[in-house]
Amino acid sequence: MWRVLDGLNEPQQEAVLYGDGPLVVFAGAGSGKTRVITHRVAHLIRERDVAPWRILAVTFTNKAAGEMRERLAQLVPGGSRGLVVGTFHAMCARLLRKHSEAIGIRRDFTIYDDADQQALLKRVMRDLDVDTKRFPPRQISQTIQRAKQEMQEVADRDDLSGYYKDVAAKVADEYESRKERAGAMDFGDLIYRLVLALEKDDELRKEVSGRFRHILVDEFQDTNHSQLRLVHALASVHGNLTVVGDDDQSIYRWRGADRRNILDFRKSYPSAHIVKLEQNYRSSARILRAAHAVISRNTDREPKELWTEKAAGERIFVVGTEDERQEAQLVVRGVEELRAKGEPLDSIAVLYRINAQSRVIEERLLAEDIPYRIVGGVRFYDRAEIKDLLAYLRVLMNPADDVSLLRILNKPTRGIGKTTISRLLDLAAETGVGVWDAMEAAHKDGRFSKGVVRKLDAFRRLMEKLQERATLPLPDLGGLVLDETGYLAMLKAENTPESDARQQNLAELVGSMGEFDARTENATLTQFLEEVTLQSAIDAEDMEEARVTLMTVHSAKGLEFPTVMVTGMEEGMFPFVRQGNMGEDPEELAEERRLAYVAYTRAEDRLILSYARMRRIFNRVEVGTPSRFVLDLPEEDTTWIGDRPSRARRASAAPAYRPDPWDMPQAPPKRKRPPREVDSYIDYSEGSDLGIVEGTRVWHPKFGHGRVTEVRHGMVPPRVAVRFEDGRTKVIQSDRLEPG
DNA sequence: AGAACGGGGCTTTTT
DNA sequence: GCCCCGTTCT
Repeated sequence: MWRVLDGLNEPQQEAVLYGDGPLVVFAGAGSGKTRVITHRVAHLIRERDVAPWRILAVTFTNKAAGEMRERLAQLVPGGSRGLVVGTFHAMCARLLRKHSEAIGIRRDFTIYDDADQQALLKRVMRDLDVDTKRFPPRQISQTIQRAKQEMQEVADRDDLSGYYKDVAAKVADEYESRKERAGAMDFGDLIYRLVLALEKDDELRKEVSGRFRHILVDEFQDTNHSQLRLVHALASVHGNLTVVGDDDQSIYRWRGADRRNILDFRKSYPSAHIVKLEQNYRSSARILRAAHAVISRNTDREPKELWTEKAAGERIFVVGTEDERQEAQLVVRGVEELRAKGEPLDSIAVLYRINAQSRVIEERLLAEDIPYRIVGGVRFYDRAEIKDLLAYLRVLMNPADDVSLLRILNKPTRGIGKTTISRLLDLAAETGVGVWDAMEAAHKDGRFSKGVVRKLDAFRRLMEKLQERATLPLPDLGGLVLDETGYLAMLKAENTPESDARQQNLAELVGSMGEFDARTENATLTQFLEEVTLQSAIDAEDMEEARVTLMTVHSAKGLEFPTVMVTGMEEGMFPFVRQGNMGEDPEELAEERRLAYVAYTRAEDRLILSYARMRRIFNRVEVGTPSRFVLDLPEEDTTWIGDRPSRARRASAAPAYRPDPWDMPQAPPKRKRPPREVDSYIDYSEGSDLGIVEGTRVWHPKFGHGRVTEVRHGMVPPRVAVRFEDGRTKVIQSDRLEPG
């Protein structure tokens, strides 16, 4: 038999060999999903004579796209040239530019990232006199993005209350027209606008869809509605659509991902063939049993169960600790023990639910001098100096880009201060032009003094001068901008360790411009800016030293480690319950469960779970009971270290410890609450009751008097719903309340 | 123009 | 605890 099928199990072969038409592959964790996709592509090219450029493979991240390209290069040496592998966003940007004329947009549009979008939105809201306290820009921004994801107008959303909707729709309209005028697209637009165009224009759809003969989409459970519609449109001519994913690993509902897209694939394509990959090549049998024990308690999932030929392996450890510091200590001790046994540090991952948990662990690792790396955190392209240089370049390419222009107008300072900028914005708003044009119009406007006009002119001349050189090789242009604008001089003058680091970062960016120039034929500034905006982090990982990896469970998706430690396994932490939330939304809980499933299935040989009885987080103390995701584990596969809840308690999953909310130190008048002596108010005895029931009259320092309408014991301190005298009902942690 | 202060908020994160 | 934002102070 031929190499493409070597080492593939039966369902994998089935997925690779399946002929034309729609195909959905449910690929459980560690079941060889990427192998199937790459081998299928290789099969199409080598056995079925499909031209590489007629195949489109879509992923979510650049990293995934890169890996796929790499593995294909091995499978089809030299033969995959022309194959289109890319993220949804990169692919859409390319198509929008290519068909800009037919779609009616400018070809060299700027792409606004979330920060740019937010900046523009805030300005719009200020101009429209919208109170940003009542309508947080973050929320409005989410509303706008969500609408695009659902292929709707904000005004047509029926999940928004009337008044909020009116305001949001008004803001959205103005935001859209300003963005248009600035010649920019936000992330949501890239997909939304292309789908609109493809659905409206039959000609265009046929052309674009006809170009590809086969479409493969990875991580299909993470697609949102607009992406689904895009895929429909792209496959409309031929229907050769392969989607691969795992509904159990869908953990991005909060950003629009819809599991129904994969679960209901057959509703769109009734003839779709289904393949399930259930053999796992990653984890020990015990780990798989643990993962199954957690995920199988979710309803509404595609039935499947991972199995393995591997041995049972080590038991799963569950470690109970006093607090987060002790937890960190035990994590580090575990790392040291494993290291002493000869296990390399890069085989160990420490996972947590939220980033805020990392600090304590880091401190401990630092203290013990154990090398570690943190995945996530500040991204290279999010650094201020990087964004500044990119903003200069964007303005050179597109002076109408107000967001970028305002960013750099007075950086380094050139005497164009707050007053001048706000006058410019006024003038721009009055005359309906962008800031660049307003700078010109300032000549004939009484509000601008001679001196100010001169400064504005100097800036415009500077930019125009640079524009003339915009065809220089990219790295030369980058260096020129840094010199001519005085940006580099500003950093040099600062002469601090931070400014040195910034210069280094800029040098790195200029270096990457050179690298881009070298590997791209006819590299243009537009192309470079697009790549950079659609890319999250620089992948230059220094691998010279083995390190422990720290990251959130979300970041760990797709990765695997011999040893995985998951920290913070407490009710309220994992499953996480937001402040002001009762924590009982079944959809949210189901997603937390999937997240736990993702966490557990990262482990190959060893899974260690830890929880803390109390945890200081967000500067408050939470008292935790072991997470339901720990209590769900099969007894014969787990070893409890330290506190182990009784069988009865585990069965009921009731909170083990309850504080008495009334028995806490009174805040002295006029001063903030003193740091609490936690031990003094927590009642560890099991039977202690809450003393707070439905109907209890309570008092809250901010909201005043009210009456308890609901108590939720799932977590400690319990969440309590209170109806206050002004008629508002709020969900509050009971330890924030006093009797009254 | 830039530091210094105070308030409020706070999951997860890609593109 | 920490970060972001806006405002005020110097």
